[in-house]
Amino acid sequence: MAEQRIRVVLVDDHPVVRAGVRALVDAQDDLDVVGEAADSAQAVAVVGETTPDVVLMDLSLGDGPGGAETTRLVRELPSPPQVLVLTTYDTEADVLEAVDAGAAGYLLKDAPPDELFRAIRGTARGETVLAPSVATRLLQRAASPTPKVSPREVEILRLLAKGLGNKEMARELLVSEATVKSHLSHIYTKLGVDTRAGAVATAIERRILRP
Amino acid sequence: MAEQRIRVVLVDDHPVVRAGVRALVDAQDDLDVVGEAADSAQAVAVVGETTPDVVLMDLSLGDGPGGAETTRLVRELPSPPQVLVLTTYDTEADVLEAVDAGAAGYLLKDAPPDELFRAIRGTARGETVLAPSVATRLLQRAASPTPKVSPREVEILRLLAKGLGNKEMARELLVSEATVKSHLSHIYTKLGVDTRAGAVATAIERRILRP
DNA sequence: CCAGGCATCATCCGATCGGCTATCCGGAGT
DNA sequence: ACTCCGGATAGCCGATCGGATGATGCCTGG
Repeated sequence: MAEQRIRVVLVDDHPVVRAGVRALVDAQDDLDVVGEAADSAQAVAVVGETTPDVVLMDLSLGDGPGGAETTRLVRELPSPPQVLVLTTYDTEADVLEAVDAGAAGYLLKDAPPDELFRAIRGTARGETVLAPSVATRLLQRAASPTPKVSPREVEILRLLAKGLGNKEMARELLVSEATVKSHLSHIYTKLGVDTRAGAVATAIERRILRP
Repeated sequence: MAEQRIRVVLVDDHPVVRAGVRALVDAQDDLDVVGEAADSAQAVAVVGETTPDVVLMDLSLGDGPGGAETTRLVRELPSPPQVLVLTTYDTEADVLEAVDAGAAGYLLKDAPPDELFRAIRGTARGETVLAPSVATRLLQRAASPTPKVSPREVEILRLLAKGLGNKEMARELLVSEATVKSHLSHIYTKLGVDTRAGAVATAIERRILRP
């Protein structure tokens, strides 16, 4: 049958991973790897030239714009491809950011090849494909919405990570110590922790703070 | 020429990565992938059967024993292979642990294929091969008086990041609270901080802890 | 053989933290 | 108009932390 082959572009900064996905995907009759990119700029260029059906997108692209931002960029091109995120992590922030950026699917790199193929085909058909672990996580979050941390609270977290005490933060932010304590309490509640150390760790994990 | 081909076994829990490395390595005249393993047990079995020259070892193998422990195991086999660690991270603790376990080299997965091939050949010849970034990091540590954090102290840091109190850590680690405090004091000194929050932030920044 | 790092434990004490309860103000949304 | 929320402030109190000091046993490397 003269079915149209599904045209795929790979975006990943790891040559090894690109080679792996290419080897696996190209071995499928109905799938074609028509381009590769190692960073955001290359990705936009290659997608623009090849107008693929599906882009396999890694989220961590080394320096420069990450996979989420790149997803946004390629989705803004004329006749945009579906984007299937294929990455190592399933940090909630990552997933949400990617989906928000217009990703149609989210797979983890430890997925068996079969699952990858099915995901590509599904994504090409416009379906939304989520890895089981990711789906589970998302449902959890949907049930209990992640409270957003206010700008002021982020300030506090920054100083917290520098190891400042309440008194010092108060001086730094030109407010009273009571205010700092108040903010901290709110932070604890929002992040689901009850110590400064836990808050810092969670904030970094949630990408509220940059390591 | 009838040079002996270098026989390679891959150990990685990601099918995609195995496929990638296999595709790249098998395309080289002098390199042969003679086996793959997805976890520690498989690795030991496959290495025992195939007696390869070089094992490419991922450090994170999902559940069960990690790459470092697995390295130790395969190095204890009769006529042990050289082990070349090929992983995503370059946490100092990981590097040291792997080297201590008998690894002959340490490469990052974002290395270009050429570098990978050179590393495999070098390792097979018994050379020690370190990725530039890893080598740099090691030298930095060697030059600057970065006190190394002991394994036990890393344990403490891990629990610290989870927001545990001294009492809870003590219970968790089956030691007295006094011991925990002692470790903490040492950690503070080594990391140049004086609070738990600062310790966590610095530990993550220094890649002693993974976010 | 001995220094030195690691891991363990103990006490003391002042400083700090975290929870609780309340109040006040101003802007955004209903 | 009224409510909700972020931000700021206050006081109280018990629990915890961090620093200082000192000691023991083990192992490793010079």
